[in-house]
Parts: sequence; structure tokens; C-alpha cells
Amino acid sequence: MFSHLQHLIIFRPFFCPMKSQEIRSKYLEFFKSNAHTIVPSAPMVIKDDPTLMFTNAGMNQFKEYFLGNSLPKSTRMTDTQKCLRVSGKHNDLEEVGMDTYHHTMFEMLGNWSFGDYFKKEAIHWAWELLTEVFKIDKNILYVSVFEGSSDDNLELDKEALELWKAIVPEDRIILGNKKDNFWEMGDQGPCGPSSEIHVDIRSEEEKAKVPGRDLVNADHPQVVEIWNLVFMEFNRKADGSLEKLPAKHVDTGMGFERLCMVLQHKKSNYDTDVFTPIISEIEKVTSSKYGKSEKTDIAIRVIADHVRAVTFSIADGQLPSNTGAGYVIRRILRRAIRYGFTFLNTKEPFIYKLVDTLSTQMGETFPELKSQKNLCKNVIKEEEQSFLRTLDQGLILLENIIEKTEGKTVSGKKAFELYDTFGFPIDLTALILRERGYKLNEEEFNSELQKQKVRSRAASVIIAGDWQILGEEESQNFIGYDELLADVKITRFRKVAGQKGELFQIVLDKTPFYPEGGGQVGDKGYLKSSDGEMIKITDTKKENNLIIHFTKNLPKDPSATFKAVVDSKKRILTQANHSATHLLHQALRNVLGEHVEQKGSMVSSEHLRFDFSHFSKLTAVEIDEVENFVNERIREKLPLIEQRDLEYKQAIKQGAIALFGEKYGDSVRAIRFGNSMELCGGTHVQNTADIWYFKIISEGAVAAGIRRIEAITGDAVKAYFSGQTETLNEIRAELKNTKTPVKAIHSLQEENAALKKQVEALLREKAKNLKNELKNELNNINGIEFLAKKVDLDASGVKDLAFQLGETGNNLFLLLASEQDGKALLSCYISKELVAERDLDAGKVVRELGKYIQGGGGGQPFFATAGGKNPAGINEALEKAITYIE
RNA sequence: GGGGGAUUAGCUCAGUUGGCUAGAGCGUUUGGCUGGCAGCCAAAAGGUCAUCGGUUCGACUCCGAUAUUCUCCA
Repeated sequence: MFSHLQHLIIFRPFFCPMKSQEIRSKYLEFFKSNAHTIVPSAPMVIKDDPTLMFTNAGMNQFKEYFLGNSLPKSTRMTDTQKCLRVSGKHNDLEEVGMDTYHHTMFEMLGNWSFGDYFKKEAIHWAWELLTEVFKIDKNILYVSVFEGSSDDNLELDKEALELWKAIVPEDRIILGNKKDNFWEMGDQGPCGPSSEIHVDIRSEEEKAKVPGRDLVNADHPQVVEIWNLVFMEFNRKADGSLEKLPAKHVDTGMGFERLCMVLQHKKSNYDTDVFTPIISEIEKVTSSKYGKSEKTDIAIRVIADHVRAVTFSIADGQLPSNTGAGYVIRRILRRAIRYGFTFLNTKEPFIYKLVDTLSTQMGETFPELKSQKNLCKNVIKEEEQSFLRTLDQGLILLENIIEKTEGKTVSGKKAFELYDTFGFPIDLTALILRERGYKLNEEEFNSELQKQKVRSRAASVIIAGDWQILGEEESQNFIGYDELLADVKITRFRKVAGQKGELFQIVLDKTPFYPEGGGQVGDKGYLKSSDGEMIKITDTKKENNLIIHFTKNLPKDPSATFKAVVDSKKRILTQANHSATHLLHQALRNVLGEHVEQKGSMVSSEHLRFDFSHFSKLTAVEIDEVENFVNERIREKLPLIEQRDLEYKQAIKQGAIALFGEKYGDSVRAIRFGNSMELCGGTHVQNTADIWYFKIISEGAVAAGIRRIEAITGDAVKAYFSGQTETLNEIRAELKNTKTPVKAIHSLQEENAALKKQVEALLREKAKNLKNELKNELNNINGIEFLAKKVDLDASGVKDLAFQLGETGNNLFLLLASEQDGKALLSCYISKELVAERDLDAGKVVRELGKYIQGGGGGQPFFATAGGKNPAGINEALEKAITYIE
């Protein structure tokens, strides 16, 4: 006791609370001293789990251990995990920044037991860490225990209750319902009761008014949950029932930012040193002040929070885009821009300027922030510029809407259109309308939004059934590096119903099929049973470390042994493209510089696509150099050197290229061709000579600071070249086998332009002659210059003629007829003056005369045309024309 | 993955129920004014109305497909 006090006095004077850095490391060290292995944070962006776009809890990276799909290296681990939440129980994106304790991006401190310790240790360590290491006053802590649930036939968590009773007074223990104290991963999967620790940091006066235990789980900003201890012991099945897991696990999560708030004696997460550096930078670049008004405070919190989320995502390789995870990032960034625009009056990009501060502040713990700093800045700046343009455009459109609005209520449909089609934020619309004294029909807007949501959801509903387990997978499950066929057994399968009908997912005991990953597409092929039944495998993917084969139908006897056959033709072409991708990566770093980093990759049997960080368009010379570099490596016939179980640190030391935002285990696979060495799980050719030839097809930009190269190899290059040659030959042939086709085309184009002008001039001349001719034939009848005549011109020629004649007088009535392709055409021109004076209508004329040629038509009062299929009636139509002016 | 919009001169964009032989501003070229420049005035050049197909007497306009792009939802 005394030693604790001394510690407090010497190192922790009251006015100098622990820095956030120190809090983080104390947590990790505490569990390390209790035999936990410290592991790094997994990337925030998730790649091989279709049910999740971002890491939203500390447990995500361990999901496969809880599901039993693979075994952990150690049964006790601890980490800090970067997480992103944009929707959920208490966490709607639109709410972040309004209060002082919700975030999109946050750190989750966790300690984990995989079939090792359970409730007793988890509870004791949590209490010890909080009260003895961090020295939080026991009198401000509350704990909760699961009360049981009749739906699931579960009883009160007596074990946890007893454990807590031994250390906490009973009046500080709260029983919680299923919603608060029974944790589930999703609709299906591992789950279990939990115990939460809450902290009450209100002032003494406040506490006297309302007891803290009444405010637990009541959304009070200063009575908050800081630690959730989950005791995983059940598996939720598709039908909703629970079954016991073979092993019990512990999953805990403590919000780092909240812990800092408590330990630094602040009332808001944003007042801790996790946020203060960013906030003061925002104050600086926007010339605003935090703490002066509610509106600017919210805006500043929104920006401080969102810049973290966006920067971490981009550093992990997830760029803003218009689909999937990229779209979530875009939305977050745009929300920050819009708050700055409206409340801090920022009309120029500024958020990108905050990246430096963030990188300095957190770059030690998360090195990707340092190495990806420039990319983050470029991408954010570009996105800011483009969204500011969208806002400008939207303001104009909104102006139009307001002008056209009768009354004082603007249609929700219009507002929705502005939002949906033009991306103009609805709250900004509402704000502007309010300022102008208009109202927005919000009900109508919401119903439009709801319609759109329903439509989208219906289009993406996937219903997965329970796995039917038939056997165990082998530990070395993927054998496709060495084999393209194998005798296999189905270990589990399930039915999945989606928009495009039903299909089956099959898992094999071992498989030669490569699952989509690392940019390489999944293998196709088939399974064949001994009695000749064939099941086509349409795709292969990886889900939570399980290799899943997609097929339209199930074999008659799933328990039989099958011959698994990979479509080797496709696979071999794909391998050539994948190896070429590595050489391309090396070439780019060589030609352009070391700043080139892979930002995305797609390798199929047809072609390869490679996205990388670079700031400017590649010149023709650079593209040539890159191509030559790759082709030289191909000609050098470099053999594949594959190391399957290399230690990660060892690989990096040897110079292997690892990707940011990619999760690597301790043991990695390294692929080397000469001096190109990359960590890669994909399949490759045995020798670069197998690539044959490499050709870049296109080069362009995908985002600020990111460029894309598309290329082909081998036979595809041959096909490409022979196609090009064929086209060239055809061009040559057309040009009478000239040696200089480009020159020939050029002169043809010039000649063509000159001829066009000549023809135009001639036609004009001809029309003039014809015009003069017809002018002489005009008859003056009742003061009207009249002519009805058949001419030999096409539709536009007749029109030209009529208009030219029209210019020569103001009392013309023309009916011109012509015949083209067995069809008849009547055109009537009446001077506008006549139309007005005599109430004539060319449209009416042609419609009526059209009867004689069995057709119809119309036009304007002064010029109209009609077409018909009976040229024999032309004469009669011409004769009748005079009746209109008599 | 699903929905909505856009694509017209070098650039930014108009083009009303299908019919004014497609317009504006900026830019370009030429000429003029001015001592020179900035500038002003005048004139001209510049368009397969994204591509292909359909409906129609007639399509920039309507319909379908494709491409590119923006945007919302999942």
C-alpha cells in the first residue's frame, strides 16, 4: 500500500497524468507479465471475410480461432487493435461528434484466451489492472453480469456473479439483459455472456443527485462502459439455437480513448492527448477555436475523429471509392469536409494538412502512418477538391429548386434527387432551406430513401444454411502449389441462396484449387466421382481461413471420394501473369524509384492489372524501359525460388517486399525470381521463361497518386500483336499497300475535308440555280407566290431549298414533293408572315395532303414534312395544294 | 451488387411537349482602335450532339444496348 502511494507521489503528481502512449504500453506489459504474447494490430480493412468490411472489434483477427478453423500459435494473446465502426448499436456515423465519447476509428485493447483461462482469471486481472496498476478509484466503478434469458433458455451467470461478489460490494453489481450482456459475433457463430465494467466520472454533486448505478448503459456521457469481458462458450446456429463450443474462450475489449479519458481526469475523450494535438492543428488551419460554441465544437470533433479514420484506412490501402469499403471511407471524409464547409467556413481543402500531425503523434505505434503519409495527403486533398466541386454544383441546383418551388415547402422528392443523384448532403439542403425561410418535406424524403434502401438490400440478400459436417480438414489444406489434381473428400458443405439462385459451398479435406487472394483469381475446374459424375467448380474463395469451392449442384453421394481437377490451362496462364506482376513491381521500383508501392493487383488468365503509388503519368520512354526490364528478366530464364515456411522477420531482412494493409503470420511464403522477392501466397511459373513475353496494354490514373498498368503475357501477347498486325495490313491494303500508311491517312483526311467543302459549295451553287429556276416558276395567286412541284432532291436537300427560297420573299407558299427509295415525301413551306395573316398551317397542309401518298407527318406552322409509301399519289397531292390559298 | 444522373465547339455549359437547317461565355485566329501594354470593337475558324441499333415523315431530344464518368444505397 505504501509503495503504491510512493509511486504515485514521485512519478504521478496530480497535475501530470499518464500520457496515452504510456497507458497503451502499460496495458500490454501487464498481460505480457501474465504470460500473454503481444501481437500487432491487424489491418483495419478486411479482405477475406464477406460479412465484414472493417475490423470493428478486437476479436476480428482471431475469429478463425474461435470458429475452430485454425489453431492459434499461443493460447494467450494481447494487443491494441485499430477498429472502425460506422453503424451499430449506439454508433451511427451521423451521431459521431455530437457527443464526446463516440468515434468511428478507435483503438481496442484486448486480452485473449483460446481455450486457456476463463472467467476467474479474466475478472481478476481486469480488476487488478484497473484498480492497482492504473489506480482507478474503486468507488467509481460498476460491473454488470448477464441475468439470463428465457428465449435461449439461459440462466443467470452465477459464476461471474460469485467472482465479482468476492471483490466488489454487491450494490455495485448490476444484472444486465441479453441486449447488453450477451455478446454475439453475428446472426451465426460463437457467442456468450459478458461482464462489463463501467466508470462514473461525474462530479460529487452530480453523483449525489442520481446514483451511478441508475445511469449504467443509459447513454450518459460520463457514466460509460470501458471494458467488456466476453466469455465465449456457445455457437449460434442458423436456426437460432445454441450449442456448446468444444473449448471456452475469453475475448475482452477496452476502449483505449475512454480509458485515457478516465486516467487523465477528463470529461471528454476529445480532451485527452489522443485528440488534443489534432484539435489544436484544426484550430490553426481553420482559424477557429475549440470550446467557444457548440456548433464549431461539433464540427471540430467530427473532423478530428474522421481524419483519423480516413488516414488509417488509406494507410492500410483502402482508398475512397464509390463501392464497398471505399465508399464508407468516402462518406466519412465527406462528412468531415461538409462540417468544415458549413461551420468552420472552409472553402478550400484543409483536412489533408492534418495528416502530418497525426503521423507524428501515432506513427510510432502504427508505422504505416509514417510510410504512407504522402499518399494519405494526396488522396485526401484530391477528394476534398472534388467534393467541394460537388457542393458548388449542388448549391446551384438547390437554387434552381428553390426558384421553382411554389409555396414554402420544398418537395422531398426533389431534395432526394439532389442527394441521391448529385451527392448534395441532405442536412446542408435542410440548413439552407431553413435559412431562407423554407421547409423541407422530410417525410417524403425519408420515404424515398427508404425505398432505395429496400431495393438495395433485396438485391444483396444472401441466406447461408448451416454447415453439414462430414469430416475434418487436413492441416496442410492447400496442396495446389504442387498438385493440380488430387483424390479428395468433402468435409463440409452448405446451401447458399442469393439473388442469382441457389448454389453450394463445398470444403474439401485437401484441395488443389487456389482460392482467390493476393489479387489472383480463384481456380475453376471440376470434381469427378468414381462412377463418372462430374461437379463443376465455378470459383474458389477463402473465408475465415477456410477454402470454399462454389458449385451449382451437389454430388449424389457427398461422402464419396472424388478426383479434384483444376482447369490447368487457365491456371498456367494465370501463373504467368502473376509472376509477371512481380517482375513488373520490381521494374517499376527500378525505373521510377523506391516510392512505388503496390496498391492493388488483379491477376487472371487473360491479363494482369497492377495499381501502384506514383505521382505522375508514365512517359512513353518509361513504359518502354519497364517493358524491357521485365522482358530481360524473362530472357534470363530465372528459376522460381520458393520458401514456404520462412520466418517473417527473416524474410524482411532478406529484402522481401511486404504489403501495407496486409496481414502476415509469423511464418510466410516468399517468392523469388532473381532479385525480385515478395511475400506472396499466389501460384507462379517455375521459370520466368515460361512467361514468354510481357506487354503493357494501358497506363492510367485510378486516384490521386495512384496509377494503374494493365498488361498481358505469353499467348495473349501473340494474339495481341497478330491482331494489331492484321489491322495494319488491312489498313495498308485499303491504302493500296502504301509504305507510309500514316502519311496516306493524313492526306486522305485533308483531302476529305477539302472535298467536303467543295461539295458543300457545289450544292449551294446547285441549290441557288434550282432556287432561281423555281423562283421563276412562282405563280402569284391572290397575292401569294405559289408553287407546287416535284423535285429531285433528298429530304435535307428539299429543306435547304425551301429555306433558301423562303429568304427571298415573305409571301411564299411552297409544296415540294420528292421520291426516294420508293417512298414519297411532301414538304410544305409557308412564309411566317402568311402564316400569321392568313391563318395557314403547313403542318395541317401536309397532314391532309399526306392522305394521297398514304402517309402522315407534321412540323411547325411554317415548315412541315410528310412521308408516305405511295409515290403514285404525288401528282394528286400537288394538284390539291392550290386549294389552300384560293 | 442494385438504383439515379451525365456525355453537345479547345474549356465551362444552354438547348422548353420530337420539328426555330445546334447556341452562349471563355479561349483561338485575323483585322481594327490605342504611342506601347492592359483593354475595347469587329469578323472568322472550330460540332460524326459518346458509340451502335430502334421508333418516326422527321431524333441533340423518345426507346434499347455498350462505353466512359459522377452519385446514392447495400
